[in-house]
Amino acid sequence: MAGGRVYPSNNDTTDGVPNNLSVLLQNQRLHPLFIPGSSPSPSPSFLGTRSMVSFEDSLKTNRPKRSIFKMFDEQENGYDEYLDERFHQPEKKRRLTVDQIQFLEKSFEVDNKLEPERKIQLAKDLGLQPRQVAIWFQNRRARWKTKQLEKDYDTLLAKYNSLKADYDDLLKEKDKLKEEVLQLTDKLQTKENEQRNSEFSDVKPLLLQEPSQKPIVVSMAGRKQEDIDSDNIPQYYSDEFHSSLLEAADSSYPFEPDQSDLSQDEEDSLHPPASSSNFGFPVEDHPIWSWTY
DNA sequence: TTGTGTTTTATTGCCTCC
DNA sequence: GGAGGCAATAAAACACAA
Repeated sequence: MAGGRVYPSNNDTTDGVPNNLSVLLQNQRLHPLFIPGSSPSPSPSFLGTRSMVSFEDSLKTNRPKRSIFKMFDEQENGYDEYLDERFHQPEKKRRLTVDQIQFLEKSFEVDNKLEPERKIQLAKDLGLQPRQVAIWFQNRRARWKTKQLEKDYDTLLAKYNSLKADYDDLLKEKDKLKEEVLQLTDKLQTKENEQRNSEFSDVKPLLLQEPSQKPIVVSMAGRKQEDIDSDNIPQYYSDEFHSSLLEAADSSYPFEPDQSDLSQDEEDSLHPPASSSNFGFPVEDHPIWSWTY
């Protein structure tokens, strides 16, 4: 295997097969009060028939192959005996016992990284190969990372939901305010229209009367100067009558709007320039016509 | 019992660090 | 270049419904 790992044999040899094998064959259970590191030679009772990696499997892989053969080469008792014993009862992948897992979990809580010394010690304490301990920590770190990611995801999701709720509330508030502005604008418009209408309705009846009535006052508003000039207007109205009309018109003007309440445009519409309207009654320039029948 | 999904143990290959 | 970590993956063990 390119870049394949060469696994150290010294550590494995420390708790090597002879030890593990004897432990394995003992098939003891963990003492419930067993505390890691409490004894210089802790009971290897974690090991059961289910706690050992299959040596048959080990021989199939690159990693244990190097140590298994080397280790047995170094031992007085050859491995033929061992192979006979083991390979006729092939061990498959075994799960760790509950006690072993609890032990490892506690150790993981203390520190999720595994220094070589601790690995050796744990392996000894648990009656496992250091490699198994290392693998367990590796897998445990992977599980922890996955859990952590799930936690982070949940946290982010909760934050997102909270922010979204706030955002939705703000949107509703915004729509509500928008609606309120529309209503108020509408009201204001209506009020202005009513105001304008009332101004005209108060002024017009006084200025515009039926022809049968006397005197008839014709508003000159909107009439061009040339029209006025070209009219065949009787010139016999008296100054006295003229004055009385002016008085009537002035007194009938319903109100003088508060200048401060109106914009210039509104003012202009309510009080058109004297040159274009007779409301200001610059009488000399725009005489009020009257007929007496 | 069996099919299927999940969990656990172990391997592989790549990477970084010393 | 060796040691060890990690991601991806294989495969065994296990859980469980039908």
